[in-house]
Amino acid sequence: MNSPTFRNWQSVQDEVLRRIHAREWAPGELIPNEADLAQEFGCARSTVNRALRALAANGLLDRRRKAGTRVAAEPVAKATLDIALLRHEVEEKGATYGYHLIERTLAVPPVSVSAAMKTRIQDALLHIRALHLSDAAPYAFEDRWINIDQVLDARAETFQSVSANEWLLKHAPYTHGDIAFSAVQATPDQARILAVPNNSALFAIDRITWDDAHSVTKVRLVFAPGYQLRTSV
Amino acid sequence: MNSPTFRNWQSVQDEVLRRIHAREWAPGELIPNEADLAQEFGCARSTVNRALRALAANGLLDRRRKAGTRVAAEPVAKATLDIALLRHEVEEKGATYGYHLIERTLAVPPVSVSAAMKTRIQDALLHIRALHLSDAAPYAFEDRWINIDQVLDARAETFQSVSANEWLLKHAPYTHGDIAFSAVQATPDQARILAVPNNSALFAIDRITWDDAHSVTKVRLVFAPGYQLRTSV
DNA sequence: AATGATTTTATGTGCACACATAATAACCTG
DNA sequence: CAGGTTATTATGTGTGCACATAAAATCATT
Repeated sequence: MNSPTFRNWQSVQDEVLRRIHAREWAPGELIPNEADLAQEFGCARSTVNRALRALAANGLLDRRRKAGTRVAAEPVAKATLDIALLRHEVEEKGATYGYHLIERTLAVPPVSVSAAMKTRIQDALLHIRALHLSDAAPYAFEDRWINIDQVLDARAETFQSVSANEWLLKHAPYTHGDIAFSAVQATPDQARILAVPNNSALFAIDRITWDDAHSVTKVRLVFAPGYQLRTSV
Repeated sequence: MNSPTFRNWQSVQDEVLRRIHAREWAPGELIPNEADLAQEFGCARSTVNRALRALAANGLLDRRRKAGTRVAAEPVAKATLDIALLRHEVEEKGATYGYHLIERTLAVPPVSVSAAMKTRIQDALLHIRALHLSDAAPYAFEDRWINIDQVLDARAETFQSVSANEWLLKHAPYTHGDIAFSAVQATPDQARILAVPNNSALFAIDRITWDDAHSVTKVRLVFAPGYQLRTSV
C-alpha cells in the first residue's frame, strides 16, 4: 500500500497535487491528517506540513486547526505579479530603455491627490511627469506626486537622468503599497505625450506607497497601447 | 546587546523588516548569517530560516547558498492577486449577482484561438458567450472556448443557470494557467452587450488554463468601465 | 599564471520531539 | 434538554540536531 516513499517536501507536494488534479481528493473534501500522510509517505510530519502549507499558500487547500485540511472547493487562483522597474521591463524584452523628464514642479496638488495621500490640502508636493521609452517609442507615461516631507532628499534631485520610478526605490523606504489596475481613455494630454489617438484605451497602474501611516508617493502609469501585464497560476 | 529575544518567526520577520526599512541593512547589503542572527535573537536557526525564507519569497531578500543573504537591491514588488469567481467578486461588494447566457455553440474556432490553445485547427470547440451582472447592470462579458476533448462533461452542460466560469472550476482540473491583463477598445459587439459607447476603454483579462500540455479553456473577460483590479504589496 | 581539485561555509532541508492553539466533540449539571 | 465546562484532536510552531548542496575560497598541479 505504501507508495515508493517520498523523501522531500516537494515530492510530497507533487503527490498531493496529483491527487487533487486526479480528483482522488475532490474539491471540498477532507484529506487525511498530517500524521497519517506522514506515515503513508514514509516521512516526518513536518515534511508533510511544509508541503501542505505551501499548497495552502497557493490557495489549493484550506486548512483549519482541528477541523483538518480540505481541498479548496472554489480555489481562488492566486496570481503573483512582479511589479518591476520600467527600465527592467523594457530591457527584459531586449529593447533599449529611454527616459525623458517632462516636468518637475513643486505644487499644491488637486484635492483628490492630497486626499488619497492623506496630506494637508495646502501642502505642496513634488510633481513629476515623465515619459519612459522602449526603443525610442513611447512606452509609459508617469504622473507622480512625491511627499517631500517623507522623502527629504527628493528636493535636491532633478530627476533629469534617473527616473523617479528608479530613484525612489533606492531612497524612499516604504512599508506597504496599494495598487490598482484599470483601463482608461487617453486624455488629450496623455494622447499627445504617448503619440496615440485621443480616447485610446490605455492600461493604467495606480499606486500609492506608504511608510507606516505616511504616504510616500502616488503615481499613475499609463502605458502605450498593446501593453499587457502577464502572469501565471 | 541582545534585543528582548524573539520567540517566534513572525517577530523575527518583523524585526528584519524593521531593519530593512530603517536602512540599518541597506539595499544590496549582506546581512548576518542565520546562525549569528539566531544567536542574537535568542532563537533556533530554523526559526530565523523560516523568517528569512518568507521575506525572500516576498522579494525583499536575495538568498544564495554559501553567498549568504542580502537585502534586495531593487526589490521587485510581488503583488498577489486573487482571481476569484466573478460571482464572488460581485457579492463581495454587496451587490446582487446575475448571469445571462448569450450563446452556446459547438464551432471551429478562429485560427488565433486554436493556435493559442494548441488544438488542431479543424477541431470544434465549445463556444460560450455570457454576461455577468452586478445589480442587474452589465459587469463583465465572458467570451470563452472550451476544449471538449479535455472537459468531456461540458458537452452535456447547458450553462444556462451556472456560468462556465463557475462550472469549470468544479469540473475541469487544471495544472496551470496563463493570465494577461490589458486595456482594449470595446468592439461594437462588446459595446452593445455591455451597453457602453463604441470604443470605450475596457479592462480585459485573458486566460488560458492547461492540464499538463493540453489546453482546457481560453477565456476573455471584458469588464464594464470603472472596473479596477486591486491589490497591495 | 592558468587550470583543476579540494576545502570551507551558508543556506536548504529532513527528523524527532515538544508544546501552543483553535475548534470540535463529549461530557456534565441544573 | 439547554447551556456551559472539559477533553480531544489537528494544525501551528519552536528546538536541536543531522546531513545535503551549492558556491565561493583555497590550495595544488602543471
